[in-house]
Amino acid sequence: MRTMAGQTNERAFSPPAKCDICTARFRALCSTLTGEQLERLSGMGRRRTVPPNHYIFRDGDEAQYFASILSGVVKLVKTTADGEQHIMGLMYSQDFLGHTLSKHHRFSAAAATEVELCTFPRAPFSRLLADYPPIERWLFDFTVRELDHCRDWTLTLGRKCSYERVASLLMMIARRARYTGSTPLPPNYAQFELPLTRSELADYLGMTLETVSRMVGKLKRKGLIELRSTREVIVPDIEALAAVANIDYWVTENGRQAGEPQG
Amino acid sequence: MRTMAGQTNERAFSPPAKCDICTARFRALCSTLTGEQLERLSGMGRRRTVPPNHYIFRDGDEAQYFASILSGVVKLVKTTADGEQHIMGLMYSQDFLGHTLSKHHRFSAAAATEVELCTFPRAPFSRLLADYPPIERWLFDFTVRELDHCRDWTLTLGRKCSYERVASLLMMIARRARYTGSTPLPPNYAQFELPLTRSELADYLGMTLETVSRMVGKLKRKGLIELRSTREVIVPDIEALAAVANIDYWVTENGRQAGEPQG
DNA sequence: CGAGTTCTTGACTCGCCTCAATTTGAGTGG
DNA sequence: CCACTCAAATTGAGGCGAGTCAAGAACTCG
Repeated sequence: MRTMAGQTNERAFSPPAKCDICTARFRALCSTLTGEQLERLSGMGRRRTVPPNHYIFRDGDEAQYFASILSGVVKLVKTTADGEQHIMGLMYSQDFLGHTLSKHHRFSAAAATEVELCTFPRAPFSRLLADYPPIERWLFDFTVRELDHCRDWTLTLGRKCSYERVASLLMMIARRARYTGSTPLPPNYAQFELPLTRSELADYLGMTLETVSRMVGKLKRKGLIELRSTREVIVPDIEALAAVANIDYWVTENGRQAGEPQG
Repeated sequence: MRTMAGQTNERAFSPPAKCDICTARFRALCSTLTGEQLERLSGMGRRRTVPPNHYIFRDGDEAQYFASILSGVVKLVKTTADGEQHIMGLMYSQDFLGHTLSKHHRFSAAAATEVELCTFPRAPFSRLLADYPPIERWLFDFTVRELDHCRDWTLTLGRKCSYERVASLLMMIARRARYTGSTPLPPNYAQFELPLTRSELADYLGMTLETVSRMVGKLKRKGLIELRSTREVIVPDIEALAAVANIDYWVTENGRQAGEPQG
Protein backbone atom coordinates (compact mmCIF):
# COMPACT_ATOMS: atom_id res chain seq x y z
CA MET A 1 0.00 0.00 0.00
CA ARG A 2 1.18 3.42 -0.90
CA THR A 3 0.71 6.09 1.71
CA MET A 4 1.16 9.87 1.84
CA ALA A 5 4.51 10.61 0.26
CA GLY A 6 7.15 12.50 2.19
CA GLN A 7 5.40 11.88 5.48
CA THR A 8 7.23 10.03 8.15
CA ASN A 9 5.12 8.04 10.55
CA GLU A 10 4.91 10.18 13.67
CA ARG A 11 3.54 8.27 16.58
CA ALA A 12 3.03 10.33 19.70
CA PHE A 13 6.31 10.97 21.46
CA SER A 14 6.09 9.97 25.09
CA PRO A 15 7.41 12.03 28.01
CA PRO A 16 11.10 12.47 28.87
CA ALA A 17 13.17 9.32 29.06
CA LYS A 18 13.49 7.61 32.40
CA CYS A 19 17.16 6.77 32.23
CA ASP A 20 17.31 4.86 35.48
CA ILE A 21 15.10 2.10 34.11
CA CYS A 22 16.42 2.19 30.55
CA THR A 23 17.77 -1.04 29.12
CA ALA A 24 20.33 0.79 27.01
CA ARG A 25 21.65 2.88 29.87
CA PHE A 26 24.97 1.13 30.25
CA ARG A 27 26.19 0.79 26.72
CA ALA A 28 24.51 3.47 24.65
CA LEU A 29 25.87 6.98 24.33
CA CYS A 30 24.27 8.01 27.64
CA SER A 31 26.65 5.61 29.39
CA THR A 32 29.26 8.36 29.15
CA LEU A 33 27.18 10.76 31.19
CA THR A 34 26.62 11.38 34.86
CA GLY A 35 24.77 13.82 37.08
CA GLU A 36 24.06 17.15 35.52
CA GLN A 37 24.87 16.16 31.92
CA LEU A 38 22.71 13.05 32.11
CA GLU A 39 19.82 15.17 33.34
CA ARG A 40 20.39 17.55 30.47
CA LEU A 41 20.24 14.68 27.99
CA SER A 42 17.29 12.92 29.58
CA GLY A 43 15.47 16.23 29.75
CA MET A 44 15.56 16.52 25.97
CA GLY A 45 15.02 12.80 25.29
CA ARG A 46 11.65 11.49 24.11
CA ARG A 47 10.63 7.91 23.64
CA ARG A 48 9.24 6.85 20.31
CA THR A 49 7.95 3.50 19.09
CA VAL A 50 7.97 2.64 15.39
CA PRO A 51 6.03 -0.35 14.03
CA PRO A 52 7.72 -2.81 11.70
CA ASN A 53 8.13 -1.70 8.08
CA HIS A 54 7.60 1.98 8.76
CA TYR A 55 10.12 4.67 8.03
CA ILE A 56 11.93 6.39 10.89
CA PHE A 57 13.24 9.07 8.55
CA ARG A 58 13.73 9.43 4.81
CA ASP A 59 16.65 10.14 2.57
CA GLY A 60 16.90 13.85 1.87
CA ASP A 61 14.58 14.95 4.65
CA GLU A 62 15.75 17.58 7.07
CA ALA A 63 17.06 15.90 10.20
CA GLN A 64 14.95 16.91 13.18
CA TYR A 65 16.22 14.37 15.64
CA PHE A 66 19.11 12.22 16.63
CA ALA A 67 18.15 8.90 18.14
CA SER A 68 19.52 6.11 20.23
CA ILE A 69 18.03 2.69 19.57
CA LEU A 70 16.59 1.00 22.65
CA SER A 71 15.29 -2.15 21.02
CA GLY A 72 14.54 -3.64 17.62
CA VAL A 73 16.39 -3.62 14.32
CA VAL A 74 16.66 -0.66 11.94
CA LYS A 75 17.69 -0.94 8.30
CA LEU A 76 19.51 1.86 6.52
CA VAL A 77 18.21 2.10 2.98
CA LYS A 78 19.01 3.98 -0.19
CA THR A 79 16.42 3.90 -2.99
CA THR A 80 17.53 4.20 -6.60
CA ALA A 81 15.73 6.04 -9.39
CA ASP A 82 14.47 2.78 -10.85
CA GLY A 83 12.90 1.77 -7.55
CA GLU A 84 15.60 -0.64 -6.42
CA GLN A 85 16.55 -0.65 -2.79
CA HIS A 86 20.04 -0.92 -1.41
CA ILE A 87 20.44 -1.69 2.27
CA MET A 88 23.59 -0.05 3.62
CA GLY A 89 23.48 -1.37 7.14
CA LEU A 90 21.54 -2.67 10.10
CA MET A 91 21.35 -0.90 13.43
CA TYR A 92 20.57 -2.55 16.73
CA SER A 93 19.93 -1.66 20.33
CA GLN A 94 22.40 0.93 21.67
CA ASP A 95 23.37 2.10 18.21
CA PHE A 96 22.99 5.70 17.19
CA LEU A 97 21.06 7.30 14.31
CA GLY A 98 21.86 10.70 12.90
CA HIS A 99 24.49 12.72 11.10
CA THR A 100 26.50 15.31 12.98
CA LEU A 101 27.62 17.18 9.84
CA SER A 102 24.71 17.08 7.43
CA LYS A 103 21.41 18.76 8.18
CA HIS A 104 19.72 16.36 5.79
CA HIS A 105 19.54 12.62 5.99
CA ARG A 106 21.79 10.84 3.53
CA PHE A 107 19.71 7.65 3.48
CA SER A 108 16.41 6.38 4.84
CA ALA A 109 16.00 4.46 8.06
CA ALA A 110 13.17 1.97 8.39
CA ALA A 111 12.09 -0.32 11.17
CA ALA A 112 12.78 -3.95 10.28
CA THR A 113 11.11 -5.10 13.50
CA GLU A 114 9.20 -3.03 16.01
CA VAL A 115 11.65 -0.40 17.17
CA GLU A 116 11.92 1.68 20.33
CA LEU A 117 13.92 4.88 20.11
CA CYS A 118 15.12 7.55 22.46
CA THR A 119 15.11 10.73 20.35
CA PHE A 120 16.94 14.01 20.91
CA PRO A 121 16.15 17.27 19.11
CA ARG A 122 18.96 18.29 16.81
CA ALA A 123 19.99 21.69 18.15
CA PRO A 124 20.19 21.05 21.91
CA PHE A 125 21.87 17.71 21.32
CA SER A 126 24.50 19.35 19.11
CA ARG A 127 25.11 21.88 21.86
CA LEU A 128 25.55 19.11 24.41
CA LEU A 129 28.05 17.46 22.06
CA ALA A 130 30.06 20.67 21.83
CA ASP A 131 29.91 21.30 25.57
CA TYR A 132 30.74 17.89 26.82
CA PRO A 133 33.67 16.01 25.19
CA PRO A 134 32.96 12.54 26.62
CA ILE A 135 29.72 12.19 24.70
CA GLU A 136 31.37 13.47 21.55
CA ARG A 137 34.10 10.92 22.14
CA TRP A 138 31.50 8.17 22.42
CA LEU A 139 30.02 9.18 19.08
CA PHE A 140 33.47 9.45 17.52
CA ASP A 141 34.33 5.92 18.64
CA PHE A 142 30.97 4.66 17.41
CA THR A 143 31.64 6.24 14.02
CA VAL A 144 35.12 4.74 13.83
CA ARG A 145 33.64 1.30 14.39
CA GLU A 146 30.97 1.89 11.78
CA LEU A 147 33.68 2.88 9.32
CA ASP A 148 35.68 -0.27 10.09
CA HIS A 149 32.58 -2.30 9.53
CA CYS A 150 31.70 -0.54 6.30
CA ARG A 151 35.22 -1.00 4.93
CA ASP A 152 35.10 -4.69 5.75
CA TRP A 153 31.78 -4.88 3.98
CA THR A 154 33.24 -3.48 0.75
CA LEU A 155 35.37 -6.64 0.68
CA THR A 156 32.24 -8.78 0.84
CA LEU A 157 30.54 -6.86 -1.95
CA GLY A 158 33.60 -6.52 -4.11
CA ARG A 159 35.30 -9.87 -3.81
CA LYS A 160 32.99 -12.65 -2.75
CA CYS A 161 30.72 -14.94 -4.74
CA SER A 162 27.03 -15.21 -3.91
CA TYR A 163 27.45 -18.22 -1.63
CA GLU A 164 30.13 -16.50 0.43
CA ARG A 165 28.15 -13.29 0.55
CA VAL A 166 25.06 -14.91 2.00
CA ALA A 167 27.24 -16.69 4.55
CA SER A 168 28.90 -13.37 5.41
CA LEU A 169 25.60 -11.64 6.02
CA LEU A 170 24.28 -14.48 8.15
CA MET A 171 27.53 -14.36 10.13
CA MET A 172 27.09 -10.66 10.71
CA ILE A 173 23.53 -11.03 11.89
CA ALA A 174 24.38 -14.06 14.01
CA ARG A 175 27.23 -12.26 15.72
CA ARG A 176 25.08 -9.27 16.47
CA ALA A 177 22.22 -11.45 17.67
CA ARG A 178 24.57 -13.20 20.08
CA TYR A 179 25.84 -9.86 21.30
CA THR A 180 22.43 -8.28 21.74
CA GLY A 181 20.48 -11.34 22.83
CA SER A 182 19.54 -11.85 26.43
CA THR A 183 19.70 -15.61 26.84
CA PRO A 184 23.24 -16.94 27.10
CA LEU A 185 24.14 -19.36 24.31
CA PRO A 186 26.77 -22.08 24.00
CA PRO A 187 29.95 -20.82 22.37
CA ASN A 188 30.22 -21.37 18.62
CA TYR A 189 26.44 -21.65 18.35
CA ALA A 190 23.83 -19.13 17.31
CA GLN A 191 20.09 -19.06 16.97
CA PHE A 192 18.18 -16.02 15.84
CA GLU A 193 15.27 -14.68 13.86
CA LEU A 194 16.22 -13.01 10.60
CA PRO A 195 15.03 -9.40 10.70
CA LEU A 196 14.96 -9.35 6.88
CA THR A 197 13.05 -11.07 4.09
CA ARG A 198 14.88 -12.87 1.28
CA SER A 199 14.28 -9.84 -0.87
CA GLU A 200 15.85 -7.57 1.73
CA LEU A 201 18.81 -9.90 2.13
CA ALA A 202 19.24 -9.56 -1.63
CA ASP A 203 19.04 -5.77 -1.38
CA TYR A 204 21.74 -5.91 1.25
CA LEU A 205 24.01 -8.14 -0.79
CA GLY A 206 23.54 -6.69 -4.25
CA MET A 207 21.94 -9.89 -5.52
CA THR A 208 18.51 -11.16 -6.51
CA LEU A 209 16.14 -12.84 -4.09
CA GLU A 210 16.22 -16.00 -6.18
CA THR A 211 19.95 -16.34 -5.82
CA VAL A 212 19.72 -15.62 -2.08
CA SER A 213 17.12 -18.35 -1.78
CA ARG A 214 19.32 -20.80 -3.68
CA MET A 215 22.36 -20.03 -1.53
CA VAL A 216 20.41 -20.30 1.71
CA GLY A 217 19.25 -23.67 0.43
CA LYS A 218 22.82 -24.67 -0.33
CA LEU A 219 23.98 -23.65 3.16
CA LYS A 220 21.14 -25.72 4.59
CA ARG A 221 21.94 -28.75 2.45
CA LYS A 222 25.57 -28.58 3.55
CA GLY A 223 24.51 -28.49 7.21
CA LEU A 224 25.99 -25.05 7.88
CA ILE A 225 22.63 -23.69 8.95
CA GLU A 226 19.28 -25.11 9.99
CA LEU A 227 15.91 -23.46 9.47
CA ARG A 228 13.10 -23.84 11.99
CA SER A 229 11.04 -21.65 9.68
CA THR A 230 12.09 -19.44 6.78
CA ARG A 231 13.09 -16.76 9.28
CA GLU A 232 14.34 -18.78 12.26
CA VAL A 233 17.97 -19.66 11.72
CA ILE A 234 20.24 -21.94 13.72
CA VAL A 235 23.98 -21.90 13.18
CA PRO A 236 25.26 -25.10 14.81
CA ASP A 237 28.93 -24.27 14.14
CA ILE A 238 29.74 -20.59 13.76
CA GLU A 239 33.38 -21.24 12.88
CA ALA A 240 32.38 -23.45 9.98
CA LEU A 241 30.09 -20.74 8.65
CA ALA A 242 32.84 -18.15 9.14
CA ALA A 243 35.16 -20.29 7.06
CA VAL A 244 32.65 -20.31 4.20
CA ALA A 245 32.21 -16.56 4.57
CA ASN A 246 35.96 -16.08 4.33
CA ILE A 247 35.95 -14.14 7.55
CA ASP A 248 39.21 -14.05 9.48
CA TYR A 249 40.60 -15.46 6.31
CA TRP A 250 42.46 -12.38 5.26
CA VAL A 251 46.19 -12.34 5.34
CA THR A 252 47.52 -9.77 7.73
CA GLU A 253 51.09 -9.87 6.52
CA ASN A 254 53.33 -11.09 3.70
CA GLY A 255 51.72 -13.13 0.95
CA ARG A 256 52.47 -10.57 -1.70
CA GLN A 257 54.11 -11.00 -5.03
CA ALA A 258 56.25 -9.32 -7.63
CA GLY A 259 54.81 -6.09 -8.87
CA GLU A 260 53.14 -5.36 -5.57
CA PRO A 261 54.31 -2.69 -3.17
CA GLN A 262 57.75 -3.32 -1.76
CA GLY A 263 59.69 -1.91 1.10
CA MET B 1 61.09 -8.10 -6.65
CA ARG B 2 60.40 -9.53 -3.27
CA THR B 3 62.02 -7.83 -0.32
CA MET B 4 62.36 -8.57 3.40
CA ALA B 5 58.93 -9.52 4.64
CA GLY B 6 57.33 -7.64 7.49
CA GLN B 7 59.66 -4.70 7.09
CA THR B 8 58.20 -1.34 6.27
CA ASN B 9 60.40 0.98 4.32
CA GLU B 10 61.79 3.39 6.89
CA ARG B 11 63.43 6.35 5.26
CA ALA B 12 65.13 8.71 7.66
CA PHE B 13 62.63 10.92 9.43
CA SER B 14 63.54 14.55 9.06
CA PRO B 15 63.45 17.12 11.88
CA PRO B 16 60.26 18.56 13.39
CA ALA B 17 57.71 19.89 10.99
CA LYS B 18 57.92 23.54 10.05
CA CYS B 19 54.23 24.33 10.14
CA ASP B 20 54.53 27.91 8.97
CA ILE B 21 55.71 26.82 5.53
CA CYS B 22 53.56 23.67 5.30
CA THR B 23 51.28 23.34 2.32
CA ALA B 24 48.68 21.43 4.32
CA ARG B 25 48.59 23.94 7.17
CA PHE B 26 45.18 25.37 6.40
CA ARG B 27 43.05 22.33 5.76
CA ALA B 28 44.67 19.38 7.50
CA LEU B 29 44.03 18.55 11.12
CA CYS B 30 46.58 21.12 12.28
CA SER B 31 44.28 23.82 10.93
CA THR B 32 42.31 23.47 14.17
CA LEU B 33 45.29 24.43 16.30
CA THR B 34 46.89 27.66 17.41
CA GLY B 35 49.68 28.81 19.68
CA GLU B 36 50.65 26.38 22.36
CA GLN B 37 48.77 23.37 20.97
CA LEU B 38 50.22 23.85 17.50
CA GLU B 39 53.69 23.93 19.01
CA ARG B 40 52.93 20.76 20.87
CA LEU B 41 51.85 19.04 17.66
CA SER B 42 54.67 20.39 15.51
CA GLY B 43 57.13 19.41 18.23
CA MET B 44 56.13 15.77 17.86
CA GLY B 45 55.71 15.87 14.06
CA ARG B 46 58.34 14.39 11.75
CA ARG B 47 58.44 14.58 7.99
CA ARG B 48 58.72 11.37 6.05
CA THR B 49 58.94 10.73 2.32
CA VAL B 50 57.80 7.42 0.84
CA PRO B 51 58.70 6.44 -2.73
CA PRO B 52 56.00 5.15 -5.08
CA ASN B 53 54.93 1.54 -4.58
CA HIS B 54 56.35 1.20 -1.09
CA TYR B 55 54.33 0.38 1.98
CA ILE B 56 53.68 3.05 4.59
CA PHE B 57 52.40 0.48 7.04
CA ARG B 58 51.08 -3.05 6.82
CA ASP B 59 47.89 -4.76 7.84
CA GLY B 60 48.25 -6.23 11.31
CA ASP B 61 51.38 -4.32 12.28
CA GLU B 62 51.39 -2.40 15.50
CA ALA B 63 50.60 1.24 14.81
CA GLN B 64 53.57 3.39 15.78
CA TYR B 65 52.45 6.58 14.12
CA PHE B 66 49.53 8.63 12.99
CA ALA B 67 50.14 10.63 9.87
CA SER B 68 48.81 13.56 7.94
CA ILE B 69 49.37 13.43 4.19
CA LEU B 70 51.14 16.46 2.79
CA SER B 71 51.32 15.39 -0.85
CA GLY B 72 50.85 12.36 -3.06
CA VAL B 73 48.28 9.57 -3.17
CA VAL B 74 48.03 6.68 -0.71
CA LYS B 75 46.08 3.49 -1.38
CA LEU B 76 44.50 1.50 1.43
CA VAL B 77 44.89 -2.18 0.67
CA LYS B 78 43.73 -5.45 2.09
CA THR B 79 45.42 -8.65 0.83
CA THR B 80 43.52 -11.93 0.77
CA ALA B 81 44.89 -15.38 1.53
CA ASP B 82 45.02 -16.25 -2.16
CA GLY B 83 47.13 -13.20 -2.92
CA GLU B 84 44.37 -11.00 -4.31
CA GLN B 85 44.41 -7.35 -3.42
CA HIS B 86 41.41 -5.27 -2.52
CA ILE B 87 41.81 -1.51 -2.49
CA MET B 88 39.53 0.02 0.13
CA GLY B 89 40.23 3.66 -0.54
CA LEU B 90 42.55 6.38 -1.71
CA MET B 91 43.93 9.10 0.52
CA TYR B 92 45.18 12.45 -0.64
CA SER B 93 46.87 15.55 0.67
CA GLN B 94 45.39 16.73 4.00
CA ASP B 95 43.85 13.35 4.75
CA PHE B 96 44.70 11.45 7.89
CA LEU B 97 46.10 7.96 8.40
CA GLY B 98 45.68 5.99 11.59
CA HIS B 99 43.16 4.34 13.84
CA THR B 100 42.26 5.92 17.16
CA LEU B 101 40.79 2.74 18.64
CA SER B 102 42.90 -0.14 17.38
CA LYS B 103 46.58 -0.48 18.26
CA HIS B 104 47.08 -2.54 15.13
CA HIS B 105 46.53 -1.49 11.55
CA ARG B 106 43.42 -2.97 9.99
CA PHE B 107 44.72 -2.70 6.42
CA SER B 108 47.92 -1.77 4.63
CA ALA B 109 48.73 1.66 3.28
CA ALA B 110 50.98 1.98 0.26
CA ALA B 111 52.24 4.94 -1.70
CA ALA B 112 50.62 5.11 -5.13
CA THR B 113 52.77 8.09 -6.06
CA GLU B 114 55.64 9.60 -4.13
CA VAL B 115 54.14 10.58 -0.80
CA GLU B 116 55.12 13.15 1.81
CA LEU B 117 53.82 12.60 5.32
CA CYS B 118 53.83 14.44 8.60
CA THR B 119 53.96 11.70 11.22
CA PHE B 120 53.05 11.82 14.91
CA PRO B 121 54.00 9.19 17.50
CA ARG B 122 50.98 7.36 18.76
CA ALA B 123 51.03 8.04 22.50
CA PRO B 124 51.64 11.79 22.62
CA PHE B 125 49.24 12.34 19.76
CA SER B 126 46.53 10.41 21.59
CA ARG B 127 47.16 12.56 24.64
CA LEU B 128 46.83 15.70 22.58
CA LEU B 129 43.52 14.36 21.24
CA ALA B 130 42.21 13.79 24.74
CA ASP B 131 43.43 17.18 25.99
CA TYR B 132 42.25 19.32 23.17
CA PRO B 133 38.70 18.81 21.84
CA PRO B 134 39.02 20.84 18.62
CA ILE B 135 41.54 18.45 17.13
CA GLU B 136 39.43 15.49 18.19
CA ARG B 137 36.49 17.18 16.55
CA TRP B 138 38.45 17.58 13.33
CA LEU B 139 39.22 13.87 13.33
CA PHE B 140 35.62 13.04 14.16
CA ASP B 141 34.37 15.09 11.23
CA PHE B 142 36.97 13.54 8.96
CA THR B 143 35.81 10.08 10.03
CA VAL B 144 32.16 10.95 9.44
CA ARG B 145 33.02 12.00 5.89
CA GLU B 146 34.99 8.84 5.31
CA LEU B 147 32.00 6.83 6.50
CA ASP B 148 29.68 8.71 4.15
CA HIS B 149 32.04 8.02 1.34
CA CYS B 150 32.43 4.35 2.21
CA ARG B 151 28.65 3.87 2.40
CA ASP B 152 28.21 5.50 -0.98
CA TRP B 153 30.88 3.18 -2.31
CA THR B 154 28.94 0.08 -1.20
CA LEU B 155 26.28 1.19 -3.68
CA THR B 156 28.83 1.20 -6.48
CA LEU B 157 30.14 -2.24 -5.59
CA GLY B 158 26.75 -3.75 -4.87
CA ARG B 159 24.54 -2.32 -7.57
CA LYS B 160 26.43 -1.14 -10.61
CA CYS B 161 27.61 -2.96 -13.73
CA SER B 162 31.24 -2.85 -14.78
CA TYR B 163 30.81 0.12 -17.12
CA GLU B 164 29.16 2.22 -14.42
CA ARG B 165 31.71 1.17 -11.86
CA VAL B 166 34.66 2.30 -13.93
CA ALA B 167 32.89 5.58 -14.58
CA SER B 168 32.22 5.95 -10.85
CA LEU B 169 35.84 5.44 -9.94
CA LEU B 170 37.05 7.87 -12.58
CA MET B 171 34.51 10.39 -11.29
CA MET B 172 35.81 9.97 -7.79
CA ILE B 173 39.41 10.46 -8.82
CA ALA B 174 38.52 13.35 -11.09
CA ARG B 175 36.63 15.14 -8.34
CA ARG B 176 39.46 14.71 -5.91
CA ALA B 177 42.04 15.79 -8.49
CA ARG B 178 40.04 18.96 -9.12
CA TYR B 179 39.83 19.58 -5.41
CA THR B 180 43.50 18.93 -4.68
CA GLY B 181 44.98 20.28 -7.90
CA SER B 182 46.70 23.65 -7.95
CA THR B 183 45.86 24.98 -11.42
CA PRO B 184 42.30 26.24 -11.72
CA LEU B 185 40.26 24.36 -14.30
CA PRO B 186 37.15 25.23 -16.29
CA PRO B 187 33.97 24.03 -14.59
CA ASN B 188 32.67 20.66 -15.72
CA TYR B 189 36.12 19.71 -17.00
CA ALA B 190 38.84 17.59 -15.44
CA GLN B 191 42.30 16.48 -16.40
CA PHE B 192 44.45 14.31 -14.19
CA GLU B 193 46.98 11.52 -14.02
CA LEU B 194 45.59 8.22 -12.78
CA PRO B 195 47.49 7.21 -9.65
CA LEU B 196 46.60 3.57 -10.32
CA THR B 197 47.34 0.94 -12.96
CA ARG B 198 44.52 -0.94 -14.71
CA SER B 199 45.17 -3.82 -12.39
CA GLU B 200 44.81 -1.58 -9.35
CA LEU B 201 41.64 -0.04 -10.72
CA ALA B 202 40.36 -3.60 -10.99
CA ASP B 203 41.37 -4.31 -7.39
CA TYR B 204 39.46 -1.23 -6.35
CA LEU B 205 36.34 -2.19 -8.27
CA GLY B 206 36.21 -5.91 -7.64
CA MET B 207 36.73 -6.68 -11.32
CA THR B 208 39.48 -8.02 -13.57
CA LEU B 209 41.97 -5.78 -15.32
CA GLU B 210 40.72 -7.00 -18.70
CA THR B 211 37.21 -5.82 -17.98
CA VAL B 212 38.53 -2.50 -16.70
CA SER B 213 40.50 -2.08 -19.89
CA ARG B 214 37.43 -2.86 -22.00
CA MET B 215 35.27 -0.39 -20.11
CA VAL B 216 37.88 2.35 -20.26
CA GLY B 217 37.97 1.71 -24.00
CA LYS B 218 34.20 1.95 -24.18
CA LEU B 219 34.19 5.26 -22.28
CA LYS B 220 36.83 6.53 -24.69
CA ARG B 221 34.90 5.38 -27.77
CA LYS B 222 31.79 7.13 -26.49
CA GLY B 223 33.73 10.35 -26.01
CA LEU B 224 33.20 10.47 -22.25
CA ILE B 225 36.94 10.48 -21.60
CA GLU B 226 40.07 11.11 -23.63
CA LEU B 227 43.46 9.57 -23.00
CA ARG B 228 46.69 11.48 -23.62
CA SER B 229 48.49 8.36 -22.48
CA THR B 230 47.23 5.29 -20.62
CA ARG B 231 47.47 7.24 -17.37
CA GLU B 232 46.62 10.79 -18.45
CA VAL B 233 42.85 11.21 -18.47
CA ILE B 234 40.76 14.11 -19.68
CA VAL B 235 37.09 14.35 -18.79
CA PRO B 236 35.63 16.91 -21.20
CA ASP B 237 32.17 16.82 -19.61
CA ILE B 238 32.05 15.75 -15.99
CA GLU B 239 28.26 15.81 -15.84
CA ALA B 240 28.02 13.37 -18.72
CA LEU B 241 30.41 11.00 -16.96
CA ALA B 242 28.46 11.42 -13.73
CA ALA B 243 25.30 10.41 -15.54
CA VAL B 244 26.95 7.19 -16.71
CA ALA B 245 28.24 6.57 -13.20
CA ASN B 246 24.72 7.01 -11.83
CA ILE B 247 25.95 9.61 -9.40
CA ASP B 248 23.38 12.08 -8.17
CA TYR B 249 20.98 9.69 -9.74
CA TRP B 250 19.62 8.33 -6.50
CA VAL B 251 16.16 9.28 -5.49
CA THR B 252 16.17 11.24 -2.28
CA GLU B 253 12.48 10.87 -1.57
CA ASN B 254 9.37 8.96 -2.62
CA GLY B 255 9.74 6.58 -5.54
CA ARG B 256 8.81 3.56 -3.48
CA GLN B 257 6.33 0.85 -4.14
CA ALA B 258 3.99 -1.65 -2.54
CA GLY B 259 5.74 -3.97 -0.15
CA GLU B 260 8.25 -1.34 0.83
CA PRO B 261 8.23 0.48 4.12
CA GLN B 262 5.22 2.70 4.63
CA GLY B 263 4.38 5.47 6.97
C1' DC C 1 -10.35 -22.00 4.15
C1' DG C 2 -9.07 -18.58 0.77
C1' DA C 3 -6.25 -14.54 -0.59
C1' DG C 4 -2.04 -12.44 -0.74
C1' DT C 5 2.56 -12.43 0.17
C1' DT C 6 6.92 -14.79 0.54
C1' DC C 7 9.80 -18.34 -0.77
C1' DT C 8 11.52 -22.04 -3.67
C1' DT C 9 12.75 -24.24 -7.90
C1' DG C 10 13.67 -24.71 -12.91
C1' DA C 11 15.09 -23.24 -17.70
C1' DC C 12 17.29 -19.88 -20.24
C1' DT C 13 20.27 -15.68 -21.04
C1' DC C 14 23.91 -12.57 -20.59
C1' DG C 15 27.73 -10.09 -18.36
C1' DC C 16 31.94 -10.73 -16.56
C1' DC C 17 35.81 -13.90 -15.76
C1' DT C 18 39.35 -16.96 -17.67
C1' DC C 19 42.84 -18.04 -20.67
C1' DA C 20 45.68 -16.63 -24.34
C1' DA C 21 47.80 -13.81 -27.86
C1' DT C 22 49.31 -9.36 -29.28
C1' DT C 23 50.29 -4.49 -28.94
C1' DT C 24 51.92 -0.50 -26.60
C1' DG C 25 55.05 2.11 -23.93
C1' DA C 26 58.93 3.11 -20.81
C1' DG C 27 63.58 2.27 -19.74
C1' DT C 28 68.31 0.62 -21.02
C1' DG C 29 72.38 -0.14 -23.53
C1' DG C 30 74.83 -0.50 -27.93
C1' DC D 1 68.89 6.87 -32.79
C1' DC D 2 67.50 2.28 -32.85
C1' DA D 3 67.22 -2.44 -31.00
C1' DC D 4 66.09 -4.93 -27.04
C1' DT D 5 63.57 -6.02 -22.74
C1' DC D 6 59.95 -6.23 -19.63
C1' DA D 7 55.82 -4.58 -17.55
C1' DA D 8 51.38 -2.66 -18.66
C1' DA D 9 47.54 -2.55 -21.55
C1' DT D 10 44.55 -4.14 -25.20
C1' DT D 11 41.89 -7.45 -27.73
C1' DG D 12 39.67 -11.93 -28.76
C1' DA D 13 37.39 -16.60 -27.92
C1' DG D 14 34.98 -19.41 -24.83
C1' DG D 15 32.87 -20.78 -20.23
C1' DC D 16 30.52 -20.09 -15.92
C1' DG D 17 27.98 -17.72 -12.29
C1' DA D 18 24.35 -14.98 -11.31
C1' DG D 19 20.37 -12.50 -13.38
C1' DT D 20 15.82 -13.01 -15.71
C1' DC D 21 11.50 -14.95 -16.46
C1' DA D 22 8.07 -18.08 -15.08
C1' DA D 23 5.64 -21.56 -12.41
C1' DG D 24 4.42 -23.54 -8.23
C1' DA D 25 4.85 -24.39 -3.06
C1' DA D 26 4.72 -22.67 1.57
C1' DC D 27 3.77 -19.56 4.82
C1' DT D 28 0.53 -15.65 7.17
C1' DC D 29 -3.53 -13.64 8.43
C1' DG D 30 -8.21 -12.55 8.18
